[in-house]
Amino acid sequence: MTDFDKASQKAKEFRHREEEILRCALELFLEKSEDKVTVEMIADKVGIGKGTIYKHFVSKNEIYLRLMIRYEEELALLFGDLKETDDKDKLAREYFRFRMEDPVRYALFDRLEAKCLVENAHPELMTTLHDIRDANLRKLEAIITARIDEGKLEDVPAYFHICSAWALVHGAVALYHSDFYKQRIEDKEEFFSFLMDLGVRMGNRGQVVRKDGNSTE
Amino acid sequence: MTDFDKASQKAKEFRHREEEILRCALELFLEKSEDKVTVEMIADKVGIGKGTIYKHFVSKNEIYLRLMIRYEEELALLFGDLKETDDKDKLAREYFRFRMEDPVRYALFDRLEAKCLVENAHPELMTTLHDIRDANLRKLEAIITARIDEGKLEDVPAYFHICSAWALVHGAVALYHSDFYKQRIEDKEEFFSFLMDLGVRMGNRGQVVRKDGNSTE
Amino acid sequence: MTDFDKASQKAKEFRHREEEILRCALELFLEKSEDKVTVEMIADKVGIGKGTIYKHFVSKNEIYLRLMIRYEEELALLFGDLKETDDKDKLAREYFRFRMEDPVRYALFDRLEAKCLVENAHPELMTTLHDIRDANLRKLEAIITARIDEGKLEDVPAYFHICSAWALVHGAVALYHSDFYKQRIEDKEEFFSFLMDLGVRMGNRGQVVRKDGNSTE
Amino acid sequence: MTDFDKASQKAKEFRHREEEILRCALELFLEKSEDKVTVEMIADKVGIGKGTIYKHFVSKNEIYLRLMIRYEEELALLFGDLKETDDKDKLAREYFRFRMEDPVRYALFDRLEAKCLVENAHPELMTTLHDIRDANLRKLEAIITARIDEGKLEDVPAYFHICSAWALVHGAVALYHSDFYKQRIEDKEEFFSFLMDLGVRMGNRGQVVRKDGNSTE
DNA sequence: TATGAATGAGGCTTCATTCAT
DNA sequence: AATGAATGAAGCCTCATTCAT
Repeated sequence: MTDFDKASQKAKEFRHREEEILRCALELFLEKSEDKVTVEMIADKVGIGKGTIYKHFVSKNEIYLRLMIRYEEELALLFGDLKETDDKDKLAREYFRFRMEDPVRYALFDRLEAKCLVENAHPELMTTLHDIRDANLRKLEAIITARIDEGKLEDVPAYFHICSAWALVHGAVALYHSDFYKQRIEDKEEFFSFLMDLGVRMGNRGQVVRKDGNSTE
Repeated sequence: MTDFDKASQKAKEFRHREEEILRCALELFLEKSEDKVTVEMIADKVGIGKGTIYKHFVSKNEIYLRLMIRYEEELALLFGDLKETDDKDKLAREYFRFRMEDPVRYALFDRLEAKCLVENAHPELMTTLHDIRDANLRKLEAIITARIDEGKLEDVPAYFHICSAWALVHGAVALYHSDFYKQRIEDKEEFFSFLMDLGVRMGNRGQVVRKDGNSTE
Repeated sequence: MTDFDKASQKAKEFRHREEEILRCALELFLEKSEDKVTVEMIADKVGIGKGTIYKHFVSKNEIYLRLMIRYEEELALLFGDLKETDDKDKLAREYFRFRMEDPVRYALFDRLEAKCLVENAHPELMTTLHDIRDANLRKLEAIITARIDEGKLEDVPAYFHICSAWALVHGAVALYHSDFYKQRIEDKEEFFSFLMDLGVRMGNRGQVVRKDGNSTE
Repeated sequence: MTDFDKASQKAKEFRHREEEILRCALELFLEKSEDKVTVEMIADKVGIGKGTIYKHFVSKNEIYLRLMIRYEEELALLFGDLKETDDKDKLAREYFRFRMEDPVRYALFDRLEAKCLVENAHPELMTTLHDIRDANLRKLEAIITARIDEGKLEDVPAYFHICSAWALVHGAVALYHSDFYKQRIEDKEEFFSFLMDLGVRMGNRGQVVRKDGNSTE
């Protein structure tokens, strides 16, 4: 094995350990809420020393942000597969599915982002995160705008549709967690399917009885 | 003044102090996020000693819970004014308005509840909180069920409607806070009005073009 | 005992504890060099909890600064007793004595000041420290200027004299610590008396053979 | 190229790397105060791995000591050029100049020496350092003693003169750094020249008005 | 020999809660 | 009842040094 190979082998291992840290950290955060997870616990779970974590991340906050960025990148992958000709409904469905796939994780990231914002931690990484979102958003806007032009969606700014969908999904996630409502939703599957339908149709043109009392379609 | 009067005077003062503590605590929490607010800061703001706070509340968590309970009670007042004959749309509108009136507060309570749940703090108070919600919910359910029976709402379990509305409002609040989307919503007023409309119409019967392409009304 | 008395009693005890902390901290710093003294060690020595220290001082650096300020205030007391008519020689002697009285302490403070400057710790306190020095300095300048006007001292800016004296004393203190020279100064008493004489005469007018070869007196 | 040549080539490179480490370390220490300079920063600046530093020096403290020794050796070079017949004034002047040439460095070494002493780090190297100083000192003593014998200097032990000069220079260096006094010395050039004069004349015989009021020369 | 990832002891600081007065 | 000084567990982070490759 050449020196170069050895070096790249090492680099790979290093990166792999980083993965491990993130994976274990996420697992712990999901189990116990981030405040109750100490850096030492993460290190123990990975099976490394506390200091090693700091070779990979400058702070616990960076771990938070890296996890968030990954999540957003996964979302970017999802959007990456979409074509501009795709149906908005399909898009909404996919988005809803992605977010609801692991609502605990979603809620975690939501909390983490709020925390990082308050502490203004690692603004560069925050920017990175937002840049990815920006890209995702632009992609969405293109699709939405196309659908509006086709008359399939209500003619309001594209972000009206996007933000509405975001809000509903976000709320759905929160609902999923809410101990209170959770107990009352007997048929979860059915309910979330109902909710997804609402989301998918939301803002579709002609769905609405206009003030004159006529359906517009 | 009799001893009794004096005693009741004292009791009143005591209760008033409790109000003050809650008021100041809330104010601080809204300003700075609860982790950054120490018990000492609250005491200072009220103008009392730190120990006094612990005469009124056994822990910081109790303060959290008391605030949440109050909020839920305010909501109960709102619902208390409703009559069973009231329009679901009006109800939805009122609910939306109430929640969005002070989204920072709503988001705070949401966070606090999650925290208390994780720590399983003061389960009795948690129960109290949930009891109030239960009552509110039952009231809502009665109204919703009546509307379903009238054929004005889709015939799904009443809590489907309630939870959907809850989710949308919750999402709207989160959106309101999201730094990212916040920057993109240029016309906030207009947008939230759009969103409220969505919420109000959501689940209304006949609003939806069924798969056969006909409006069902 | 009235409430007021009780309160003032408490306040006194509180202040006394502060004294204790400073005294113990200083003692430890002199023994072992500040880096090797942890906040916990100080607390242990005082016989209190670690957290208590932070009721009195916001940081370890504040302890440093408080000690320095006290030292400077002691010096102010020394200067406070001086009259403008006092001999510069007497002044120099007193100053020399004060500084050399506890050279370890002097050296410690010198180090601490450097450290605080580098970290820009508690600039307000640093300012306080410097203000006291300023006052001391102005007092000195008045005396020195008076002596210059009488023709007793070389006619250079007053601070030339002051700084020279400062430098010599500072050097003397360092010398006192220098392991190397310390071993070689057999008769310390005699030497430092020699050095003090040098310092006292330094800058006195007419002490010097001018270039024309004549004593100027 | 023979094996021998190759080996010696390697040895040369090795030694050269050592130089580099010391040079870079010094540069960083002068910039930022030694505590803020990590071994890693030194390695980065040299462009080598952190571990490599430990092939050359057993500890960070050894780097400190090696730097101090080099400084003392430079001083030895300075004194090496002196002849026994040289004027004490010239000597003093040279010494003063050498020390004041780079007061930041001087102050650094002063601090480092104190630190190493406290930790009793590498006593052998400490001894080496002191041996060089010893040699320097003996050289000085010879000159000073010769001047005393000629009656040009006050008849006190030679080390009185040496130590006084050392003290003044040391103080001058400290003064140079003192933020406080630094602000007050308006004409630095002039002041340090004044101070050097004081140092040069210090202890010269006949410079002093004896108590009978007569210059003794 | 050169490397740099890994280590882990140890430092500083925070703050909810207790308790003697 | 009111106080606020005292507490100490617990968290985050640093960095000189080691060691396997």
